[in-house]
This record gives sequence, C-alpha cells and structure tokens, in this order.
Amino acid sequence: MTEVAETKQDRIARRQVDKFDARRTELAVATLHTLAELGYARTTLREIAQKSEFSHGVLHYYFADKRDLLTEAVRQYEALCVTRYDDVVAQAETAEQLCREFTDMFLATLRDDAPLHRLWYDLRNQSLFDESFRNDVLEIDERREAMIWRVIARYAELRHREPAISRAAAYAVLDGLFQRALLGEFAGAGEPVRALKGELPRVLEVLVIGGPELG
Amino acid sequence: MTEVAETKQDRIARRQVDKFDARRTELAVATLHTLAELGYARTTLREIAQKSEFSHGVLHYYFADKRDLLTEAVRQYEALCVTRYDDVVAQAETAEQLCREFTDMFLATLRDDAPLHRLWYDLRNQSLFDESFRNDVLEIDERREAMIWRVIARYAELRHREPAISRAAAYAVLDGLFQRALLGEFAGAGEPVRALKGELPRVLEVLVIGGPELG
DNA sequence: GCAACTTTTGGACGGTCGTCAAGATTTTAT
DNA sequence: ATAAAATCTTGACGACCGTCCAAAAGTTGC
Repeated sequence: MTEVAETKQDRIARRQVDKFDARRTELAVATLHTLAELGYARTTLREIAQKSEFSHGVLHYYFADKRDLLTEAVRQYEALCVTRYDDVVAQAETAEQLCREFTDMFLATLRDDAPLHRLWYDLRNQSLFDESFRNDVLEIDERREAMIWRVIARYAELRHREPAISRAAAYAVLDGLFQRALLGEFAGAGEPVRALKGELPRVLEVLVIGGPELG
Repeated sequence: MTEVAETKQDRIARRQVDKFDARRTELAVATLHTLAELGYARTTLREIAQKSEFSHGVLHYYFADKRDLLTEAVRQYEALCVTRYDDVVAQAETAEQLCREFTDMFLATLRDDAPLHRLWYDLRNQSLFDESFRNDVLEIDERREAMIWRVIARYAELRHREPAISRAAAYAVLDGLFQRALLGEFAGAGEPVRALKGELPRVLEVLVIGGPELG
C-alpha cells in the first residue's frame, strides 16, 4: 500500500517538476529574446516579463535571482546553436559540396540569426568580466569548437589532407571571420558579407593545403 | 589695436581651451580604466569619478552626458592601441625575425594589456546593439586591420609570396585567434596562450603559403 | 586686492533597477 | 464541492542610476 501511495505521489511530484521545468524553459526563452534584442547591459527583468505573458514578479518564483535566470537563458542558447552544421557534414560526399554547403549555411545563419549571434558574443565577453557565466560560456565555446572541427576534419578527409592548424585555432579563425562579418552586417555594409562568401572557400583550402598530404 | 587685443584674447581663449581639453582627456583616461576593470554594463559615472581625483558632478562640466564621455574614452583607446606592431615591421629584416617578434609582441600585449583588450571587445560588441558607438568602433577596427595588414604584407614580401587571403580576412583571422587566447587567459588556463605561441608561426605561414609565389 | 570668471563640490531630483512579500487567482487531490 | 497547494499579480522597499543645480572654491585680468 505504501508502495502504491509512493508511486502515485512520485507521479504527481514528477508531473509538477515537469511543469515547473517547462515554465522555467519558457521564461528562459523569453529572456533569450530580450537579450538578443537589447544586449546584456540593458536587459531588465521587467523587460523580460513583458516579452513573456507573465508579470515581472513571477520570475522570482521560478528563478532564485537575475543571474540564475540569465544563466538558464545561456543554456537555452546552447541547446539551439551547437549542431548547426552537422547535417551538412553528414550529407556531403565531395569536398566541393561540403565547402559550398558550409559556406551557404554560414552566411544564412549570419543573416537570419544575427541578433542571436550578437547576443552570444556579448555574453562570451561578459564572462571576461563576470566569472559567474564563465563555465557555461566555456562549455558552449567548446561545443562550438567541436562543431567547427567536424566540418574542417571532414573537409580535410575528403581532400585527402590533414588540417594545417589545430582544432582550437581552426575554430578561432572561423569565429573571427564570422564575428567580423556580423559587425559588417549590423553596420549595414553588405560588402563584408559578400566578400566573405567569396573568401570562405579559399580559407577552407588554406586550412588544409598547408597540412601534410595523405596517400 | 583691435588686432592686438584680439590676439591676446585669442591666446587666453586658446589656453583655456587647451586646459579644458587636457582635463577632458584626463577624465576620459580615468573612464577607460574604469571600463577596463568593470566592463561597459557596470561602469557608472560615480565609479569613474572615484578613479579620478574629482567628484562625480564634474563629469557633466566637461562632457554633455555619459555617452559623450564614453565616446571620448573609446577614442583614447584608439590613440593607445593601433600602432603596436609598427616598430616590429619597420625593423624586421627577415621573415623569421618578423614572425618571431610579431608573435612575441602578440603574446606580450595579450598578457600585459588583457583588461584593456577585453574592454575593446566589449565596446565593439556594444556597437552591435547601440549605434551611437558604431562609427568610432568601425574607425578603430579599420585602423587595427591596417595595422595587422602591415605585418602580413611585410611578412609575405620577405618570403617572396603574396598573401593567400584578403586584408579584411587576415585581420579577422588573427583577431579571432587573439580573442580566443584572451578568453583562455581570463579563464586561468595557461594552455591556450602557450598553444598559440606554437601555432602563430604556422598560421602566418599558411596565410602566405596558399598564395601565389613570386619571383 | 578686487571683481569677473572658471572650476569643483556635494546634495537633491526623478526614474529605474532587483528583490520581496502579501494577497488574489488558479489548479489539484480527495 | 471544498480544502489545500501551487501559481501569479501587484505594489512597495531600498539602492543606485544619470542628471542637474546652487553654492563653494579657485583662478585670472586688471
């Protein structure tokens, strides 16, 4: 009897926990949108609540404080953005195809998700001042690095080469190019983005051409 | 007589202007230090004043508002940081020497001026959200790009090659590497910096080896 | 040395922030 | 149907923000 009662209570408890988590996620997503629009410095709890369907007080029902909420929002970002090129890698059968589709995806996300990306760079930079985000940021950065490396490694494989630089450096290089194009995008200059389109294939080539040739 | 009187008045006026400008600069430098320490989001006028020898009220005597002050601080950053490698370029006589000294300088400023650099990236990112900084940021970025290009172009010249990628891309690549190492620096991991030391020469090589060889 | 002007101080203002808690409302278990 | 529990709203709080201003302090021209 006690067993039955316990499992029933467990079910109730689990359902409540699930509902609680679902709302937490919902609010974290609203936070993410607010951050992407306003940036870290100008994001306030009232502004976040206005982007959700609740009042500002509810945020302290689901989150301990602002930092807790923002941290959860960062984790939501991670869930969204660290597997973007996996399909491209999985389906490419030639180096040219991989290069072309990677470039297309690169520029598409630059165009379509620009606010989200500027948020990411904002938060990554915040972690240089505020260490409370740092662990989450480092974890996301590591997953982004892995994502980029899957592209580079596969590209090198298809070209029967080995990459010319390390995994960390390859990520840093492509991230730098991305960030620069993002600045150009927001500055309203279309040129940097178009220039990048022409240049990305060459960068990919350079990243493997400098490496040792394989049989 | 009116002429003499005018020139005297002019001299007085000029002296006052000079003094006014000197104090503006002094306060802008204090602002820069505050920004480097706290980041954009947490920098307040009272905090800035505390870093200077004046009270917070004086800031509105020399600057129209906070934005005006921060903009001036950004310009101070520019005056500091866009000619860092020029000596290295001017004095290098071989590719190996240029590569070595550039790498050393790169890592030295990464270590010594880390707070200033995290500020730069913070402000550049702010310009993605707030367009009032954007023009100054773009101008500084352009000068940084030119600074990096002087290094790359000279290096290619010493190796009798042409760079494999464009000026904009070369800057983006090296800036990405720098930014990544900066994150590693603040995260307390010494490895990324040491890894960069080993990898920078290879990156430089790749940036010219992919390009056409010259007679 | 005095009057006119510049510079600096420090407090007051209206506003917004994160946080909190009391009470209203909704959902749930029985 | 109803009591209990979970969820949400609303308004208040102390703190801190950028800004402004009256008056003190310092400087300059004559």
